[in-house]
Amino acid sequence: MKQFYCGQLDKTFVGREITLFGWVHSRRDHGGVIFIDLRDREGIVQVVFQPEDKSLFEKAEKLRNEFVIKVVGYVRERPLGTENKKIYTGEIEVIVKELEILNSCSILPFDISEYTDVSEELRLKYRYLDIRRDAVYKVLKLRSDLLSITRNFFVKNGFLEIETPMLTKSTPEGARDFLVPSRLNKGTFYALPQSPQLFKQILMVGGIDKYFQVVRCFRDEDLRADRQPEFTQIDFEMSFVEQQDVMSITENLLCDIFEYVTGKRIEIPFLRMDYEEAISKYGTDKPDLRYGLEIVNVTSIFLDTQFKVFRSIIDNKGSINVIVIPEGYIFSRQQIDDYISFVQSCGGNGLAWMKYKENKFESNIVKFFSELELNSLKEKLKLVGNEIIFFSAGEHRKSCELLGLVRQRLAKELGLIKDKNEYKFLWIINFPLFEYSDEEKKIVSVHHPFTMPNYKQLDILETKPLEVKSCAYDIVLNGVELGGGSIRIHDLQLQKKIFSLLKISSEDIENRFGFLLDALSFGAPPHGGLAIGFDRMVAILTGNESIRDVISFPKTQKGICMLSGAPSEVDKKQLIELGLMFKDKK
RNA sequence: GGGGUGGUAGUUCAGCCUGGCUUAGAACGCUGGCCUGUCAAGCCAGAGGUCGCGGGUUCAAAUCCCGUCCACCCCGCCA
Repeated sequence: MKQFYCGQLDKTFVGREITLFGWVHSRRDHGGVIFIDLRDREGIVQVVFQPEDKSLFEKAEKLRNEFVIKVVGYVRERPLGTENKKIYTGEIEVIVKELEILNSCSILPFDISEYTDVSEELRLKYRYLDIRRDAVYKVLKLRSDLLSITRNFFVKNGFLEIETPMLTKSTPEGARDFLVPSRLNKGTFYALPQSPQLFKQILMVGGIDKYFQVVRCFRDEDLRADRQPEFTQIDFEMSFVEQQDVMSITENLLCDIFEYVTGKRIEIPFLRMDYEEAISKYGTDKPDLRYGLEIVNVTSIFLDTQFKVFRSIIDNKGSINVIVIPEGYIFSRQQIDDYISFVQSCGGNGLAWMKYKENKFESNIVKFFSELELNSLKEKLKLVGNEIIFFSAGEHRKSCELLGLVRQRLAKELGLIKDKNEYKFLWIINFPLFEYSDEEKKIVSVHHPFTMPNYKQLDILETKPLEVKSCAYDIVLNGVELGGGSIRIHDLQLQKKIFSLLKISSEDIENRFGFLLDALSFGAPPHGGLAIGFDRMVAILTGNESIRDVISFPKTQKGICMLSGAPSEVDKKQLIELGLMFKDKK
């Protein structure tokens, strides 16, 4: 059995005989003396082979990168002047007495040393080699530590960790489900959970009171840097709570987690921002507050404008919004054009723009505006000179969202995020309960249909549903939606009313949510909760752009596991057993 | 479904725009040799390529054009 990690040896071991196991990280064969950097997950230590013992030395000459070896030797201080300050164990070395080669290693498909970047594709195919790299190991270690902190936090606060089913019922509202055919009930399917939403609510009805779970969730949608088909959530739910209580528990949990990583307590409570404000100022419901570049609504300036493009937008009750690139950034015409086509690739019509320089506006559209309009613009935007103004005109939310994307891209390209270790948390609150879906031609839930409407607006639920706010809240960090939750509906009649507003047929309600409605009828307590996207959080904490970097075996953009080759075709026999294929008639 | 970037020794890349100066290079890695204090060891020698795949243009294609596959980023989608 392994006694010590190579990377943990220091001067206190000097003089001791020791047995080490590890991988050959690098070898430096000087002919008369051979140095091996022996590595395990905690680091490297230099082991030395001297020529006196001829058979030992000959064996050592055969060592190559990533051979797995066992060495027995004694620890000594390195001779004066040969210490290596770059590594933790650099003051000592191990003089080897015995060597056992436990396994050899094929020629590596890529260099494991930290000095070269290797394509992600290759790293994932040979993920086990990638995981030997210190940077990858450290992420997995941190992830493990944070899970442990999370569990401690909840247990300490009286929560029970309860597992909910992985084989469960499809709820085709929302994301696409992964389906699993049932062999015992041919023609029927389980769904893998998109979240344990209904089960955790039912646990509340079961009187559990405080539940949490570190849980894998599944969504069959297109992948992104921050989206994998399976991902991990820190999910929790509490009974007899208000929105404030759930937010406070979340803040305390994040405090523990961030203190562990950064050594500093983050400030709580976090900033709260209305959904409407986030959209209007930042063009997104997950604004990054590490930089300014706020969107400004300038519609009022152009109410009487003669510029046809703006005129028709205003007549159609749209709004005109701008984002100002402050002085001090050189911006070519080509760059401006790039932004215009960027907006077009995001589904917009483009951007109007102006340069403000030496008290004058310059651009192809300046001539359409009156002196008054331009002066008001100058005043409203507090222009001092050498700014560039991007205009987006259209339906208010769409126009802001496009500028939101512009804002994000500007921040990246202008390098506005200077401190990598800055964490700007905020809560987004007062989401609308419903929104109108053009695609489905009806109102749909913004959050999910179990979200409690704002108590004060219950009277207009049926008359003006689109004006009703919800008791939902999202936790946002540095432009990333870390998680979200809500107070849930615990009243059967209210839940039924919501379903009917969503135009879900009573048959569908019964089939899909009947068990929840039953539960609500049997003394369901008021309750609410939240779920945190664990992968996203770890990605932020480790400075990674993609959650693939913090998942042990992630999938590619097409949902393929480069290591195992999943998904793959299955035996005909399996399909026949599942009733998905019939035996050939002979 | 749409827009974009990339694909050249084992690896990371250069060459491509402007076709022929190429027998397609470099570095690292690999193999062999030398070397007793290195630590991304050094020195010498060597092996290693269907330029993602398929078609086209051309006297001539890694280089230009079309299609396709894979990876990545973004939009749609993700209650």
